[in-house]
Amino acid sequence: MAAAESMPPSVHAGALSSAILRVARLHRALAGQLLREVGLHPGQELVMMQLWDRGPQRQVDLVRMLASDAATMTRTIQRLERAGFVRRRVSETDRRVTIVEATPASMGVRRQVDTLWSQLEDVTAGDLGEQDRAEVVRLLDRIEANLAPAVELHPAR
Amino acid sequence: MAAAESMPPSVHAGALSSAILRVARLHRALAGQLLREVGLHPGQELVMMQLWDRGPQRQVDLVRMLASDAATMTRTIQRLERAGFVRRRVSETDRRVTIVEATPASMGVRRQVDTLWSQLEDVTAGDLGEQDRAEVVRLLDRIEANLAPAVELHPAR
DNA sequence: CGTCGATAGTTGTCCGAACAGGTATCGAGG
DNA sequence: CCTCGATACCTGTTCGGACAACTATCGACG
Repeated sequence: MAAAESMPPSVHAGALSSAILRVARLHRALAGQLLREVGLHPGQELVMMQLWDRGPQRQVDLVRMLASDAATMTRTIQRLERAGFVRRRVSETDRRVTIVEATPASMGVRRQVDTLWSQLEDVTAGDLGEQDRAEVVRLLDRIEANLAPAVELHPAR
Repeated sequence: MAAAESMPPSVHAGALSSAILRVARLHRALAGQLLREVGLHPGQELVMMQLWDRGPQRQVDLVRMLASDAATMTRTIQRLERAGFVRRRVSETDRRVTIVEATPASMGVRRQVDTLWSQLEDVTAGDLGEQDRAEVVRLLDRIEANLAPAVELHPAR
């Protein structure tokens, strides 16, 4: 490519990386718009889905399941609690651990979140056929596998 | 699939969406680790690369180029200025606009950022061959095209 | 029983991202 | 010239996300 050599390095670098950035931002933006109607913020719905699916759980399990951060989870749970989506209690067998559970009130939005999440999936996939759809997921999984070992894991994450 | 029907809806929903979330987070995390050595935070490097490649620019052009937010850009630029990577001056022909330019000092890290960015790209692509690489980018571009019209654009964005 | 390392959570801080609201400036039309 | 809408930018606030530092508790080991 003769043209590329005359261009500054930054311009043509990272076609894959920048595609990931753009898609991720749009995806999150759309999630945010859909979640807004339910009163949740992007990220919170993942916690709720975990709790709805698997029942009451230790906070640390949520952290591991969502590959999140202990500090982030603390505050996310605090906000969900303030909003009435979640209840917390200290474990009786181990007073270090906090058990988190979805409130009965939260069950009212469960269906909406499921619907919303599948809308998100549909819009994202859009005109992609069955094969392309499976192909992206497959390739993204490989990319995930490439990135995972390269990312330094931090304590309590 | 008989098994899927007995599972709660949330569990198997959004294979594509969750793949995007996971990849995006790992990608950003790795970018953050690499950028740390240079003293930049994820997102800031994009601004710097724009400035390095295209020279001094109006703040609003940076916003459009990076598909960002005016408010976010304001503060990102403020931080880059405090860190000495960037200089700002008011346009003489239009006193509403701020011209942003990379400082000479910032040129010292340009090569590092370019290197770092291509490392990021390499790790992300990992073992993917030429074809797979092109295929992901192609598919991600289509996903971007699917998402873009669905996202409500906000004023000054 | 007492020490000590590991574990679970919390808080402080800083960052990008987004929304709401506000100010200064510009420019076109009356 | 003056008004008025558009434009460019800033500030306040709230999120998720990440790192650092801290507390409380547990449990194994001497």
